[in-house]
Amino acid sequence: MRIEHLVWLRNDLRILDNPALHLASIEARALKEKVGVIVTVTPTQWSEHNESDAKIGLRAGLTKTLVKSLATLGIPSHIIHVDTFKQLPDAMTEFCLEHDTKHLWFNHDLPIHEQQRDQAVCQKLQKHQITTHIQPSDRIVPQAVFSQQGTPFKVFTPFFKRWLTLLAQQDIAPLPAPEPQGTPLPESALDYTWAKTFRDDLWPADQDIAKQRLWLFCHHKERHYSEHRDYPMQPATSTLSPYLALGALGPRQCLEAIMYTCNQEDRDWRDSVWLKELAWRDFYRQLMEHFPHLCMNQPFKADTNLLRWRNNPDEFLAWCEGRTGFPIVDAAMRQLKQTGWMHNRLRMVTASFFTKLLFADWRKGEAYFMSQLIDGEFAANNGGWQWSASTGCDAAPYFRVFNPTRQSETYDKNGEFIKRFVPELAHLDAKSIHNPSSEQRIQCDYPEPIIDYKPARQAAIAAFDELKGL
DNA sequence: TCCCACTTTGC
DNA sequence: CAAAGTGGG
Repeated sequence: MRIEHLVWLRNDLRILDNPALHLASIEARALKEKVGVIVTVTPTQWSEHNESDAKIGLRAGLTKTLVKSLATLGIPSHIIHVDTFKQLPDAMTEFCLEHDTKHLWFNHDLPIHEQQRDQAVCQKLQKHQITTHIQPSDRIVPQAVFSQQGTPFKVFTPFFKRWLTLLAQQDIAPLPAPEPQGTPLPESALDYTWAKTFRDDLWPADQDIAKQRLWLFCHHKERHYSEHRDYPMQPATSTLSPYLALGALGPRQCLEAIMYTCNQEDRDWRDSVWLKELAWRDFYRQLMEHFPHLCMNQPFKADTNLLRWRNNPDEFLAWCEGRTGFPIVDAAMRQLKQTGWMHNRLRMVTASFFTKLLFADWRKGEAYFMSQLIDGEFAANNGGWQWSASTGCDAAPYFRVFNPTRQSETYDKNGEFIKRFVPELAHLDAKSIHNPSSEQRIQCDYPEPIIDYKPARQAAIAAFDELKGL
């Protein structure tokens, strides 16, 4: 079968608001040619990138439902299964030659290995007179957001202001699904042997369900988001991040839902705190685009390379496994391990604990998060870790060390979240659960704190202070 | 997207 | 004397 226009889907596993898919189908229609979709599977590469089983599992599931939806539109799908990005230029070329492909369409992907992959594939295809069409990056504002001086913003707030201005000036309607191309296709047998198990009870692998969740969230919860979002027991956050990371939902679909809801409720959509979170996503993505050393294991602030991280291996393991002796930290780390997801407030608490109190290299924490998160996304994860470690731009000032016990008392007042994930503490009262006495710890078979908060905090601040003197 | 030490207030 | 407020890191 001929596929003159091949759409290569990667982290954009959706039919709606997909620029590459949309434009390819328009072009094919105009030329009376055919569109097809290809998905590439690179397990060895993914494991080098610390992709979690949960995310790979969700990717497989989303691919499956996407393939079905495309088939009803008469658009055929294929899966190429290799080990690493290196093998893709040959594999893609072979596929294109087999299917008389003349054009390859895809949406821009950010991290450096992905960019090198795309360049290598394009170069090889161009040798065979196959044209490549790259669409802009998956952001709400895809174009460059620059300051008056024409430089990228390094601080979020001015970035956000400019971002809102640009947003007001452009057409933000999400792109429609491609038009049907002939009659529906029969189900084809594709290779899903690479799929992994994950909590599909929490995140159904279906872009239509993701879209429903988006609208339900906007309708019922968006208005109260800023008030409740910091409390991990409240079902107040969108929990859409896994779908955004894999592109089953596009950020502009989210914007559309926010605008619609705010309009209905007579609110100004520019004040939406959830929209601000989506702007952070854009912010970290544009940072990575303009400062590529962020993809190369480097901190934004170069002088922080001089910090002597303690990197104690026993402490690292205790943190990963949720047995640090700090109940809120352990509950959070167990939530991550068990569900593939962690509440955002707790990501800040556990990352601050890791980088400041354990004084462990933020890159090790970043990698571990990536290996567990179902919503792991390079730019946001890196940005968040560098924010916590105070090595990033517009990062938390280094002296702002989270006190895990205080955070616990403030955001999990009655210890309900702790009780859910650290059941050995379930019978403790609301006061002592945040920091049980030694006797209580023995009774519960729960460890003593692996670190002494006060001196650890002081040591971390002192280490950063020393940098200033150099 | 904070913490802490210190001061002031209010009973 | 505890709660609430303040300023500096």
